[in-house]
Amino acid sequence: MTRPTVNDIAREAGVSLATVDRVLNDRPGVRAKTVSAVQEAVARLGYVRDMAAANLARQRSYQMVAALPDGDSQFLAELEQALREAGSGAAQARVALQILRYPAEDVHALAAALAALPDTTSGVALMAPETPVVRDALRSLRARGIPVIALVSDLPNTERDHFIGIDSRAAGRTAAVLMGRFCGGSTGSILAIAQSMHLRDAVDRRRGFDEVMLAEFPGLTVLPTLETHGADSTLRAVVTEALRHAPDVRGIYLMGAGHRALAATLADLGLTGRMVIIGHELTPHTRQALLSGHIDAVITQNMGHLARSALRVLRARADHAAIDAAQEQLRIEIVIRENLAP
Amino acid sequence: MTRPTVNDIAREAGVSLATVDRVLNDRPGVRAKTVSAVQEAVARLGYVRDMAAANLARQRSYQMVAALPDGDSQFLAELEQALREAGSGAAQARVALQILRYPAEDVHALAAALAALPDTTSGVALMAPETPVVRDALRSLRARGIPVIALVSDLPNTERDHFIGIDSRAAGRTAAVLMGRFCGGSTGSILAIAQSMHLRDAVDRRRGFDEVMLAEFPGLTVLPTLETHGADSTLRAVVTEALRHAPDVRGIYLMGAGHRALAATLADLGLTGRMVIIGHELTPHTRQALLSGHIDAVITQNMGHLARSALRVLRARADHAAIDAAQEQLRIEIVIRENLAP
DNA sequence: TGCAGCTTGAGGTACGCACCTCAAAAAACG
DNA sequence: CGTTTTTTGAGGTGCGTACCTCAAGCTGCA
Repeated sequence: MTRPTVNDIAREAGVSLATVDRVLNDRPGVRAKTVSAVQEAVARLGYVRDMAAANLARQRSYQMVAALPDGDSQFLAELEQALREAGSGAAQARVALQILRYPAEDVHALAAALAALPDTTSGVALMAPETPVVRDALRSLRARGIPVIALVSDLPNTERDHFIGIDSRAAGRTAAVLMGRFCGGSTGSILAIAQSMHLRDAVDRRRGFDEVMLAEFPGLTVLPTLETHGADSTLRAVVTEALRHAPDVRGIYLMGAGHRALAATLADLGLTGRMVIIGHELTPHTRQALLSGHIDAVITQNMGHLARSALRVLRARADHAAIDAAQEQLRIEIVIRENLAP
Repeated sequence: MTRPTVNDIAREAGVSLATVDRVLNDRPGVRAKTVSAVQEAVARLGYVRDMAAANLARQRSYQMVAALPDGDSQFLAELEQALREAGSGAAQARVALQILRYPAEDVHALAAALAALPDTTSGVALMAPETPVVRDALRSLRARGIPVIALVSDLPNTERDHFIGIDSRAAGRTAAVLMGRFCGGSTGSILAIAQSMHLRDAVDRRRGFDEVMLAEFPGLTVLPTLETHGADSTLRAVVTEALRHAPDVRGIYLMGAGHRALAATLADLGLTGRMVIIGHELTPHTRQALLSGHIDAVITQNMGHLARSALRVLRARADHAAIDAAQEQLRIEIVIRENLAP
């Protein structure tokens, strides 16, 4: 009835508690035959280690690290905040999360910081661009036995243990469907704006967006991506310029930050409310824009889920435990004013 | 550096370990002055009880119960499945979840089952209609010190400790916005179909739907709700009849089950793909319908989150611990083909 | 046969906490 | 003041596991 304990295993296998312990914890000095006897007893009784008690005894604490690029984007601020909360929430589970911000453009600084992590680190969650330097840093981390998961933006499969985030291409496709349908069958062109097309995410989003627009909404033409490089003034300039050349713009797909600048620019041009606007990532700005009607929809991922999922996966990795893939699957969320959480 | 333990509290407060224990566990025989001395020490050191160790010592196990109406709807099957998985996932945290199915129409049977629960039950999650019998049963449960949370469909505030589910009215509003925008500014009428308008959820959804349709899409008229009572044949009959009388139907809002029957009916009438269809609850049927293009969007809540949230909240109630409201807030999810999880 | 080396058992300590008992100290009371 | 009552301390045991030591048993090999 009650859960079997190590003592039950010992009795069932006809060995001593010490031997069971040696087997369960991969300690040497046990004959292969005895090992399998114990393992059979474990299987027979359906024993599962009581992690709470084990961690208590082990005096183990998980030293997790999350590394994010620096920068004052609201998205990163939200992510950091979510990680921080997940970290303090998990404190009772003996996990301590340290958040590391590295200079956004300086992957060498990131690599150095990762190399400086103590061997006692039990896991690293990383949001970083996909460069050779980063790849090497990850490989070296993993060689040291430290699991690494990619956050938000995926890294090459072989270099990380897990990816936590949404499929950017599917997110782009989702944005396209909403854009197409919200435009209601009319013809015209669509403006796509990104911070930079050097980031993998932006490229994937754009790719997904184009796929669907081409296939399902042939009446709408997506113009070449405008890059803002994170500067509001640049956004204003390129949008103004683009709208001058293409007066038939029916919608704007804003793939990165800049919603306030965009709203201001459209207001100045007297175009507020005249086109469908779809953005990414729910932040205070986009939330406000949804409420005020400046944006029609936002495609996002839940930062809280992402952060908690990251910690869970890292813990599971550290414990060599299984991961519930379904639970860790992040959804591509569609947010409009009506389903905005209060 | 490390977390303070009860011993640290004892030293800090200048009392013995036994006294700290008495205070922490609300045991009698401690002077008010001493109690506050201990509490101050707790606050000063930022002590938080190690729940894992506490439960280990207490030999505590949580006996949770989830009661759902009987019936073969996919939604209920998914919910039960999700609860079952959440339960086995939480088994390592010493919670055992028993799932109780009661005859859908028989609230007396439900009341009897609830009354028969042992006093050792640590919490009940309940999906039930809002009737006096249910209300009394809940009141009596809570009088016995057993926390009760409402699942999916809320119960009157005073009778339950918590509600886990989405705001049905907001869900209806969300459906309306999608319906209106997907119809693309055209005029006509909208069919609304429910299993029964006796369920609180359906009424709320309809209310939210109407609010938005009236205010934002005056060109679209929502016809009176058709009730199917869960029978495919009824659905077919009422839909066929309704479409005969109203040839200008532009969209269908299916608030409950019946997607297969609806698809078949429309196919027979040669209307497949001719109108916007919006449904509720992601199930194998609606998922299939999204993939095949028979439905345009589904408004849903994540069963996995719901189930896990229910267990978390029940546990927190049992432990008299705080609840992270933000984490337990279920989202109204919008699902279209493009953001359907694989 | 004897000895080294491997394997196993027995038992202890610790983790942080709950819960129990008994005696001693302190406070309240008449 | 003595007596009763309340409050407190000291200490123990156990939860399920990890990890350590030491001695005893077993194995194979020269």
